[in-house]
Amino acid sequence: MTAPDYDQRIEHWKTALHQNGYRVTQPRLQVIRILAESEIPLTPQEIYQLSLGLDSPPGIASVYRTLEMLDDLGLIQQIHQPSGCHAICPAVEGHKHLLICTSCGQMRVVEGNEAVSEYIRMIEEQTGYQVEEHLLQLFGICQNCS
Amino acid sequence: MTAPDYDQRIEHWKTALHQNGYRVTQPRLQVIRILAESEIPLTPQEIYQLSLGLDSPPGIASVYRTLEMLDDLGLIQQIHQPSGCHAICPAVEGHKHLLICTSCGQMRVVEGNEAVSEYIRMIEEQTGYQVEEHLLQLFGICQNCS
DNA sequence: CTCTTTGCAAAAGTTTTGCACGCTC
DNA sequence: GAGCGTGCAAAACTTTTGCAAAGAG
Repeated sequence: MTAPDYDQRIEHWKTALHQNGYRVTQPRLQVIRILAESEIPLTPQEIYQLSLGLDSPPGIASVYRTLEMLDDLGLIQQIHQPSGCHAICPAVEGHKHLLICTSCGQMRVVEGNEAVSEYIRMIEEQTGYQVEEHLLQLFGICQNCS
Repeated sequence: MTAPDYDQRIEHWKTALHQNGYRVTQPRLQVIRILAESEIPLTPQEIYQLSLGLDSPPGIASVYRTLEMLDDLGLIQQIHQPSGCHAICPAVEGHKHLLICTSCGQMRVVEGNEAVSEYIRMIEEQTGYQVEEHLLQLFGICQNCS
């Protein structure tokens, strides 16, 4: 992802805030920038630590409050690793999945495919469950780390 | 899952403890029983709360220590829900996935299939990542709740 | 100028740790 | 009987909340 992409995402998020009646404030922008530009998922504490390098960093409470707001707006999602979770990254839209390097943490978004959807439909039929959401994350070693 | 299945699982876990040099103690057994017999994923705190109904319940520290041990032995796994996670349930073996009802919490284990494996191999080729683990969990409404 | 949002500090909640005692093997 | 495992209580962390003051629209 290149710099213009980050900027575009940040603009998108600012628009979403406006449209939902939220004010665009300095602390919110700081959290948004950190999240939008990170190549790896971050925990709330990590976001706070990173913000400490900025001029007049947000308080930890504002970090949590901003994350809650972004979550309500569906702009972020939580990453769940087999060991340890609650890291956060920008939401992926549509049928896509996250691929995360267990060595360097770098994430990559990959396309879902019809085979996975087909599988889910089969499970629905077999079990009588009405599947409304699925969580598929892949963990491995990226080319740089192997 | 029927009662004999629970018992079998408990025996299996006790054997695993023995074989790995861990002692089979009352507090450990209490945690193991609660976990093995639960139909829904539980958090450490929920396990502790449930144990309070027993005679001489374990301390909260023993609950955490037991969970850590079971995790090291690969006998449990964590459930990651889109909102809220770190609930715990017995580990599923092989290529299987969890299907969790978002209304009542009941879990069900479903077989993975070749289409999913195929998909993962395709992603490996496309990205150069070496995928070592994948997390696929399905969320929906079970027949009872719909 | 209004009313949302902030920082601070306190509170609530969760998880980890040290240590003397107890229980498993 | 040896030494692992326990409960307890304190400590370390993380997250949430109340409130007066600051700042966005």
